[in-house]
Amino acid sequence: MKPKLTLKKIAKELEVSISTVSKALRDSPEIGEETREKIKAFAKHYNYKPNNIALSLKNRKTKTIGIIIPEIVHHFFTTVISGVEKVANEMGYNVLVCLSDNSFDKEVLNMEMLANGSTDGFILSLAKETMQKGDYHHLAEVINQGMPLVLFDRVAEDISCDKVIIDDVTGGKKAVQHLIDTGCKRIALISTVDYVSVGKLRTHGYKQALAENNISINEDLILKIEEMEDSEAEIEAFLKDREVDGIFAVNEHFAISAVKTVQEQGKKVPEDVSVIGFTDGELSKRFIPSLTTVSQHGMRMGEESARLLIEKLERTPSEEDYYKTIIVETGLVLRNSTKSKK
Amino acid sequence: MKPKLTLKKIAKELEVSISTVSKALRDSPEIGEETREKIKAFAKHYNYKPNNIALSLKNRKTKTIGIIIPEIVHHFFTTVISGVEKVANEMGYNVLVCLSDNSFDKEVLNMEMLANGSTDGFILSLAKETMQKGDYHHLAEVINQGMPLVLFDRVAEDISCDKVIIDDVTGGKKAVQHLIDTGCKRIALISTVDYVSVGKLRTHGYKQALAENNISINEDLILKIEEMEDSEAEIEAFLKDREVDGIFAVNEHFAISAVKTVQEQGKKVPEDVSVIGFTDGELSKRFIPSLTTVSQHGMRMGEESARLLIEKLERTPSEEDYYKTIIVETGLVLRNSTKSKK
DNA sequence: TACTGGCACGAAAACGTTTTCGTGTTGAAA
DNA sequence: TTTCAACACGAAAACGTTTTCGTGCCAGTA
Repeated sequence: MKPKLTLKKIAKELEVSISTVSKALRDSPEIGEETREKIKAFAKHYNYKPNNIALSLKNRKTKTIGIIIPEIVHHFFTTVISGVEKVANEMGYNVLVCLSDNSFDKEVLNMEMLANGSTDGFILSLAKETMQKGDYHHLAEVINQGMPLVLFDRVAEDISCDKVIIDDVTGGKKAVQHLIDTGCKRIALISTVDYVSVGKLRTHGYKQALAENNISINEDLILKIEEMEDSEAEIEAFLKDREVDGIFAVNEHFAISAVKTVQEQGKKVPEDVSVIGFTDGELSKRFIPSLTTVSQHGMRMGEESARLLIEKLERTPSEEDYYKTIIVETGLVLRNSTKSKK
Repeated sequence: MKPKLTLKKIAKELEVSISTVSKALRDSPEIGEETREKIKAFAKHYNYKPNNIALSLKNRKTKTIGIIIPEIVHHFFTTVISGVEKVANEMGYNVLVCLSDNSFDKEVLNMEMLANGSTDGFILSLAKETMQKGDYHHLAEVINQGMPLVLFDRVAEDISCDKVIIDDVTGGKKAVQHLIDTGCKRIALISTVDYVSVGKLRTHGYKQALAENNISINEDLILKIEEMEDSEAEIEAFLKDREVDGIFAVNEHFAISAVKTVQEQGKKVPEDVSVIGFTDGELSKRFIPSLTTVSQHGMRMGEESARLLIEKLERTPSEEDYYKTIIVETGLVLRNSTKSKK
């Protein structure tokens, strides 16, 4: 086992100064050709690689970006990570992933850990608990310290920073419009509680679509689910005593549960009841029937977030900063849980 | 925007030396009570947090562990990450996630990036391409540099380091045995090409189970798939002209494709054909029919890997090191794609 | 008074870089 | 022969810590 090679060791070995070694390796014209070549050859031969930590300390930048997500066992978030990773790597950055587990405390803790030099900036999607509390002091703090922050998907309105979101309202509207276009009359909505912004917005979209088509909004056809765990049972109970011919669910799981329930009631999807979900995951794609969904393009959201962040990181501080909000368009992926337009 | 507080600034502000501040904050008895309290109060008030990078440089350890996985959009790997994250956080470590995209070059690149001080050790599952090449020089190198390495799931036999694997042979055997126990006679295997170790091992298990039950092995009932992309078509073609009543697939996707194909042929699962998959993912759980699978316990693998790595990291170098291989037991999760034992 | 010891604190090195600023040597021009 | 660039290199500071080793001062003792 050989410990890592450092400039100092090379210097001693070759009987030159540390500065000379450093300059030679960076091809400084200050160093004579002969010495330069000798040093470079030596370094190459023994596979010298500069120590990142030392560089970070010196340059006051780590070339790593931190991403904090509520949970990783969730297809949407993994596609986002994937996108972030991709452009980060292209630009020479590493990615530190932290999980907040949807807990406010863990989110704060994670940010504090990473803010102490581990990371140049943040990409974050808020924990459910954080949104519920509405306490964003930790975000304000890192921004105040001059660390760029990009929020994606679950964002906080009142924090000014770059954001990458989808147009949830339009997404929801598209879905419901499609249900209407394919002949649905009584359309149910299965959503989350309102403090989860996406739930609220998609609900708006739902209502807008109905309104635009002169369908009255029936609050009794709207289900708001708090706990993921109980969702299946809740959906079952909800659908049991309601007569519907279309269902718009704000995520994949709710959609699947809805399909199951409908089928168990002896009805057919999509003939008797059409179902549209949100988030384009494996499940929707491979389920039978495969599910028509509003696709969120997680990969692109990740890419855009990373690009936004890195742009901020590499801008000279003199340039005045302003904040962008990128809206990634949603798409409607037509599959077999809805009827085709006639 | 206020730049980060440092020891130096505190020292200047309070007109003491840097060392005094450092010691006071670490509760050294060397510092007089009065000064100590004053400094601590000041630090607390202005929310001083030591700079991680400086600490890393000084201590020659970063308190972060790097995990490199072939792809993140894969439920198994995300559960592993989840497990790693969990114990890492408990032990005060951060997690740097890198994706190899199943590419040898990216794997090497990632390791080189992280090995230059960014990380204290590695948790790695080999890229498919790496296994195919059988080139593990990059692993040998980091080990040689004294960085602990834990391989999980897709491991290299001839690298000596800690490993966390499942007993793929036994897992495969269990699955096939269950098929046999529930009355299947002609059991097909849908596997990957042999250089993916898990494919090979599960194939062994398949053969062992057959042998132990005195069923002759029919190579014509074994399909080896190279490219994920074409898998669905290949499976369809394979099953078209083969009469089987049981299928063991080495992963979730193959299993799902198999079920679809079988159903399209007008047969019923599990009445006519039973199917068992591998990897306990969302898909298997929520598919209709839900799939009986051999569960891999990704979360536990992640936890064990992290524990193993951190143990090595925190051991004093004097203690002699030896390498462990932890075998995480597989479980058979009975669902609706297989018949029940009579 | 002269020592000794303990207390409270500071100076400096170290981790591995980069970079600014010297400085000694050389060659050529005056 | 002197002078001055140009050249090739080294010393040292800096990034933010921790830690070892002083060191000045004061009280207590002989």
